Order: sequence, then structure tokens, then C-alpha cells
Amino acid sequence: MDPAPEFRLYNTLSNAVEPVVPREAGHLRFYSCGPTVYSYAHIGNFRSFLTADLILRTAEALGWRTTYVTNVTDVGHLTEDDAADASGEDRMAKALRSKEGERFANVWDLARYYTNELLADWNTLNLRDPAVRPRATEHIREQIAAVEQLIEKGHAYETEQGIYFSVASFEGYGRLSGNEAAEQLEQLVRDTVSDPGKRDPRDFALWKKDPKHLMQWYSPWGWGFPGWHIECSVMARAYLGDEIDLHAGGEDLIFPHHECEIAQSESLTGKTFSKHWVHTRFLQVEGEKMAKRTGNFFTVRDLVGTAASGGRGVDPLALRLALISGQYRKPFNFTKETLKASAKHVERFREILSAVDAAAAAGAGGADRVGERLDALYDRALAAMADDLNTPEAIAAVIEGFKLLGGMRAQLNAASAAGARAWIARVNALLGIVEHEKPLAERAADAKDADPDAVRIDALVAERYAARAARDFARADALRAELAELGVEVMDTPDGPKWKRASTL
RNA sequence: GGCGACGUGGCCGAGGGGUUAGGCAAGGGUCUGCAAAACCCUGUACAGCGGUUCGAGUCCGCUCGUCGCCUCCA
Repeated sequence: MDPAPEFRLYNTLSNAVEPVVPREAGHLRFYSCGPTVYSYAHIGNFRSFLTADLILRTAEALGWRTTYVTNVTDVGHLTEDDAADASGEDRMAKALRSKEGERFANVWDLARYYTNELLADWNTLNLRDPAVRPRATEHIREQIAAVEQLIEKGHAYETEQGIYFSVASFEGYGRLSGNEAAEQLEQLVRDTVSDPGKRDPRDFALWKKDPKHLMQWYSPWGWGFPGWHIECSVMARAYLGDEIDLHAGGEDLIFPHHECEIAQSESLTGKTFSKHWVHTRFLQVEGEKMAKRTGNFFTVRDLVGTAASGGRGVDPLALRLALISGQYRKPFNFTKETLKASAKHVERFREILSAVDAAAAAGAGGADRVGERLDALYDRALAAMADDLNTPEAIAAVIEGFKLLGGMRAQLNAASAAGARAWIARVNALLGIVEHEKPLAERAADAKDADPDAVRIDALVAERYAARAARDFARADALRAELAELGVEVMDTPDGPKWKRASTL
């Protein structure tokens, strides 16, 4: 094998691809901003979570240790959370009042429900678990303490309505987003209603006084709730320390969220908060921005669920593959065609995997004849991933490997099969697109696993198989047609008939 | 208006001064009652206009176009 390649990622701070250099050699400690759990997460959210997942997998494939923290935001994220004064409405409260929110007794219940659903979708897409998944509501004490310290250090001040971070007190504000000029920043917040007590329009809320808020805690400033930005500063520090190696999130978080995090954290510690900042570009769907109003808005379950439950029967790993088929930093067009192609690939991966397993068990003698070529392809895939997560190139190498195995599967001897099996395992560890790493019980139900008509379909398939064996092809074809009506496709294989649900894309 | 990204064959998407990306789709073939799968073969490309260069899809400039953030949103 080649020596381990250098891990390079684009850094928003420097606008350049740079080597990832952990503070502690060989141990990457990073934080990725998680979602606000006021609804089901959609595929766009997951594209960003997948970036973090791929950073994790690539680092581990390079032999590094990792400490990966990603949060759940369950309070404080407002509908107008720009650099302003927390004058918007809390997303959680708004969701509770919506039609979907009627089923929940209170915001806490709603947060719990969507957090659980997030984890189910997370597992469905074969994302690895973080070392810690902190929640904002479980770190209120730390947030209050941080706000107190910021006041002590002269970086924050109190008004009648809340506590604000003083942007003027932090020199580096605007460096990440490039919004450096004060007038630019003032421009950005021009339309928001201001707390008249604010000293500078750029100042943002650390704590909002609000004894009527649905989620409130007692603080030195009375009842209220924390500002959105402070939670990530506090949780990253709690689990990763004052200085972290890398911080990731969606591109929309560059400003104001991450800009504010840097200001708070660095004002608090006097140290560099994160060396590397990685942002995932928004995906588009069929060439358009994903939006509920245009009908191209998809959650994981919209695509992966059974047809009976309103889903489209897409294989979960096919969805994963489709979502990583474009590089995280480039404009990415998520299309049905890509999803179909991904489904084909995942299906073929599985077929070849079982052929490999069969060959390994059959035990024909001889030397390993594919190992070297597969190793080279793995090295190519890993090098591509290390090069700013070039997933298209990595996937191309993997497909080439499966093609190689597919072409010679009839002649695979035991030694080659064992080598192939090891290769597949490594590829899967790197990209997670061949085999699921999570048990079924921890995933959201998908079409393959829970077909309500399975018994009936099995019966029809068996009947067709019998008709075929009796050479009654007219009857067999009639049954094929009947199954097709049910949306089922039958394949005759050397191991007997197999069937699958045609996806309803 | 400020900041930024991108324009590659029917589609998705790598590459990035001289030698095939890859996939999907399409067409042809082998195989199998049918169908599917698998495997083999085939075609079409770098938005436009200038410039640098022995040579540009690849560098520079301009033009056109698309998109993102700054408002909800990863």
C-alpha cells in the first residue's frame, strides 16, 4: 500500500484547501453543527451531516483517532436569528403551534420526538455516531456561566431585554464570512427590529429575558433563554476543549452563526477556537432550490419509507450514495436519475458481496489473484477522500473494484474471495455504501424490511416458480404480470426466484 | 448592493497546459423459456470571444449564463 496520503480540506477561514493538522498528532477533534429539532430533518440537512461523517471515516481510515461531537439544538434557534437581537420567534414554539405540532403536549415532547426521529434517520443513512451528542437544553448552566464570564471580561452587556455580545470588543469579527467592514455588517442587520438598548446594531443576543417563553430557565438576569449561537461555543468547549481542530456545518451557518461562535469563544478563552472551518454547500433538487412550496422537498423517510407509508421505496444506502455522489463543496444537483443509478450500484455491490462470500465458503484452491489490484483501487479511493473529500473520484475507484470482481466472480478462488471480502470491508468503512453498520431496530423502517404484502407476494412468486418448473410459461407470465401490478419485480436466479419492490421514483 | 461558487457529451459528475475519468441513459452483442441481472463493444465534451504558449477544456482578460449566503433553511 501507498503511504497514508495527507488529509486536506478546504478551509473557509483562508479560502484555500489546507492540510488538516490536529493539535495532537493523529487525533482529530471536531465539532459539527447539528439540526434544530423542530421537524424531520431533510436530505439537505443530511448532506451536511454526511460531510462530517466522511471527515470522520476518512480520518479513521488514515489511522487517526477521532473525537467527534455534534449537537442537537432544542432551544433558542429563532426564526430571525441573524446578527440581531433575538426578536424573532423560537422555532420550537412555532412548530408546536403548527398543524404537525398538534399531536405534542408541549415543546419538550416535540423536541424529544424529533430528536428520536433524527437518530432513526441518522442510522438509516448509515452515519456513524458521534462521541457525544449534546443537547442545548442540557447545557444551560454552562451557557449562563459563559455569558457571565463574557460580561466580566467586558465583551457583553445587559439591557432591559437581554444580554448582548459586543461586536466592537472583538477584533476578528467578520473574518470568516468576509463581512469585515462595519457598514457591511450594519447593512446585514438593517431590517431587524432593534432592542433600543443595543449599543451597536451588529451586537447579538447571548441571553434573552422572557418570562413568557415556553422554554425558560432562571438566570442571574431572571427568567429567560439562551441565544442560539452560544450553545455551540459552550458545548464544543465542554467536550473538546478551548481549541478544536475543525468545525463543520452547512454553508448558511458561516454567517452569522459561526462568526458569532468565533467571537464568543475566542473572547472567552483568548485562544483560537477552531483551526479549520468546513462548510457544505446546499444541494439543489432537479436543478432548483429545495423548498416545500415547489414540491421538491424531501425528508429521509419521504424517499426511504414504504410505498404504503407514503415513501418511495428507495434503498437507504442508495440514498446515501446519491447524496455523496457530488463533492460537498461544489454545487450539487440531486436528481431522480442519480438516485436510480445509485440504487443500481448498491444492488450490484450486494450481489457481488454475496458472490464473494459464496466463493470464500466454496474454498477453491489457488493464490489470491485480485488483492493487489484491489489494494491499488482502495489507495486511490482513500487518496481521493483525503483530497478534500473527492467522493466522485473515490466512488469511481470503488465501482471499478466491484466491476473487476463482477467480471471474475465465477472464477473466484477462496484466497481471492477472502482478499475481496477484506477490500469490501475497508471500502465500506470508508464510504459506508455497501453494508449497513447499524442494526435494523435502530433505523427508520424502510421498504425492504417491512413489506406488508410479503406473504402474498411470496405465495405468488412460489406459484409462478411451480408453473415455470412445469413449463407452463403462459401461466408463469400471467403471474409475472400480476406481480408487476403489485409493483413487484421477479428475477429468476440460479438460487431460485427473487423479488423486489420496484421503487416508485 | 456586499460576499462567494460554478458553467465538461442526453443526464449526473471527476480532472485541471501535451496521453481514457467514472457512472447513468442510448445503441449493438453474449447468456437465459419471458423478464431481470451479469459480462463485452460503441458514440457524442469541455458556455462564448480574445490573449499567453510550440501546444489550452486546463492559465489570463472580457462577455454571457446559472446558483448560493446576507431573509426562512444544512
